[in-house]
Order: sequence, then structure tokens, then C-alpha cells
Amino acid sequence: MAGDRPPFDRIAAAIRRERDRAGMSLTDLSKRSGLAKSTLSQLESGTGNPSLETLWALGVALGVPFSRLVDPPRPLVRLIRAGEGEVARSGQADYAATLLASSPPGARRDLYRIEAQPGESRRSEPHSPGTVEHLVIGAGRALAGPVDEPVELAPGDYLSYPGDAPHVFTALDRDTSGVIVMEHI
Amino acid sequence: MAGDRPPFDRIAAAIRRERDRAGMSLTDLSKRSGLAKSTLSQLESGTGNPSLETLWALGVALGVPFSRLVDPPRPLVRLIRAGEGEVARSGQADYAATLLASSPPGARRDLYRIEAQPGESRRSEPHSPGTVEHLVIGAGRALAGPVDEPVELAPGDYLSYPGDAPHVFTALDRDTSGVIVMEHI
DNA sequence: AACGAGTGTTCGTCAAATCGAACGGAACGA
DNA sequence: TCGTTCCGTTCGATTTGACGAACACTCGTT
Repeated sequence: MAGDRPPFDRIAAAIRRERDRAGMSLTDLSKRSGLAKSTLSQLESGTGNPSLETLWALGVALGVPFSRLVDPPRPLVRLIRAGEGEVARSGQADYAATLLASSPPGARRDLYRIEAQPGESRRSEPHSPGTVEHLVIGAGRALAGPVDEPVELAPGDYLSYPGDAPHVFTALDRDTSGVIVMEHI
Repeated sequence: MAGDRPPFDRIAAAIRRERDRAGMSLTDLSKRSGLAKSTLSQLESGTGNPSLETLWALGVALGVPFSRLVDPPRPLVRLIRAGEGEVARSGQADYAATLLASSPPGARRDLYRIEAQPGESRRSEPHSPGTVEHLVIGAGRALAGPVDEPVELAPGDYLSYPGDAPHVFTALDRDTSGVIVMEHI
């Protein structure tokens, strides 16, 4: 699952990093956030177990969304050519999904490229609760969405739907392709 | 910016929601998380200001990534047809970006469809720190990425790069299209 | 050197978050 | 009806996070 001990060190580093970036001193940040200088010092040293109120005040003062302080950092430029990447073929239908970007542990969002041919539907059972899928059609046409109310999509169309309920993807044209963003929340 | 007071109520609701979903009683959750039943009761009633350690233990016990407890919930099925949606045209180049999915307040990830014609480059100044862009080409070819090391992309290619540094998008073919996921972290 | 203004750290005090046990109710069987 | 067992809440005791003043330190300036 997710790491099972609070990421004190990571938070410590994040605070210092963001504070440096903003060019603030502990005194500045103290005034701006309303927190005691001593508290900040302790947090940056990895000592301490901040309350939600404290963490939130920090996020506001540093001008970063709260989760930026607790979530892990990430890599940089990455390129996957059209043929490359891990491909998951469907037994059910002529359907290939390539994982392009998967969230690091403490996941968030996976990005898939899909290539499909007309024929059987590709039916997906629910993913973990809270998942939302975003689909953009690049070429061809497809019938996609929740099993009980799928939508016909043409190139350029965008559809989002709950990923934690059964849903389908059916290509209507040859070489139908698109992008799916799977949002794990 | 982001709301400037900690979302106690939202957390309270989230805890109860997740606990219900898992079919656990306060007693169960107490044992599993190592937190006192009383503490949980207070948190679910919106009273209290949990420490990071407490929140983290909750996330682990409930089996949800930490941020799921503090971040706002989200909508359901949404469809934007090829012609629809807010379009931001670039003055610099023949370039149109359509916002498909924007994160609710406390943002995370925006999804754009892009349509571009060859000509001037579309150069983007850095977005907020921590932003990462993911680009998938649907049709045509493009030269994109960080200004100092752009990459030539063909249909199906995927590229991710820091959005908080200057970057470019230049269409090489007519009617080049693709999808950009902008990840705000 | 002696000063002032800045840095980040250390320490005693107080408020408050957490704990654990006791509590009142609801559901079910003997 | 009583006993059992679960539920979630309340309350006093204890731990501990946040505060703020005092601290040691580094720079420039006089």
C-alpha cells in the first residue's frame, strides 16, 4: 500500500525547499504563517508531528497546495515512442492499452494510450473506489462510458466517467485510438 | 489560492465515508489504526485538529492515499464534443487548446486537447512550481518539450516534461492534434 | 572592536490532542 | 426480563505540540 509511517523527513525537506524557493527566512515565514519560529525550526529538522492546522497554515503561507508538502516528488522528462512501453492486450477484444505514465507510490493518475479495432467490446470491471477515467479520442470512433449509458465518440471528443463502476470501450472504426487518463484520487 | 482554513468538516466526512465503505465500526478502525476510539469519534464529529501521525495512521488503516482524506470530492460523467469547450487560442502560433477537465479547487490535473498548424512555435512560460506536463500526439507531428531540448514526436508518441520551466510546442504537420495532461501537484 | 540586524536553534511553559475507561443505547437470545 | 455484545459518545488524566523569549552565530557598518 502506501508507506506506513508518516513522511516526516520528506515534509521537513519540502518545507525547507519551498521556503528557499520563496526566498523567505524562518522569521518571514513565521510572520506570514502565524506560526512560531521555533515550531518551523523543529519541523524543518524533522522533529515534530505537526497538526493539520499547522500544516495547512504552512501550505497557505508558502502558496502551495497542501499535498505538495506530504506527497513525494517526481521525475522529469520522459519519452515513450509509439511502439514502446508495456502493452496490455485484451483477450476480450482487439484492444491494446499502453501505460505511459503511472503515478509513483501514493498514486494519483495513470496515463494510457489505446489502440483498438472494431469487434467485441472491451469491458472493464470497477477499479478501486474513487477512480475516474478521462477519455479523448484521437482517431476513429468509439462507443464508451458506463455500461448502462455508453456514448458514441468521434475524433476530438472527450468523455469522463466513474472508473469504479463497470464501463466499456468499443471501437467502431478500424484503428481507433485515443488516450485514457485514469485518475486514482 | 487554496482555501485558507483547514477543511475539518471535509475530513470528518471523508473519514466517515471511507469507514462506512470499508464496513468498519469505530472499534474496528480503532484497533486497526492504533488510535483511540474516542479520538476517531471526535474527528468524525469535526471536533479536533489531528496530527500528521494521526492522519497518516488513518490513511493506512482505511487503505486510502493520505490526500484522499483532505482533498475535495469530484463529479461524474462529463462529455465535451469535438467543437465544444472553452478554447484558448494562442496569439503566437496557430494553436488551440481546449480545457477538458480541470481539477476542483485544491487542484491537481488539467486535461487539454490541442489542435495546431505548422508555423511559429507556441512557447509557454513556466507554470506554478511542481507542474508536470504529459503530451500524447494523436495525429500529425510536433516538436515539443523543454525549450533547450525539444523532441520530435509522431502519432502515438508520449512525452512528459517539467511544466515549471519554459517549454515549447511546434506543429510540424497540418492539423496536428494531441492531448496534454497538466499535472499541478 | 563594538555594534545592530539578520540568521536559525534551544528551552521552559501552557494549551490542547490523545488516550483509556466508563457510559447510555440498540439489537439479539436465553 | 435479564444478560450479552456490539455500537458511538463523554470525561478526567496524561502526553505533547505550539508558543515566545533567550540564545549563539554570521555579516556589514561605524
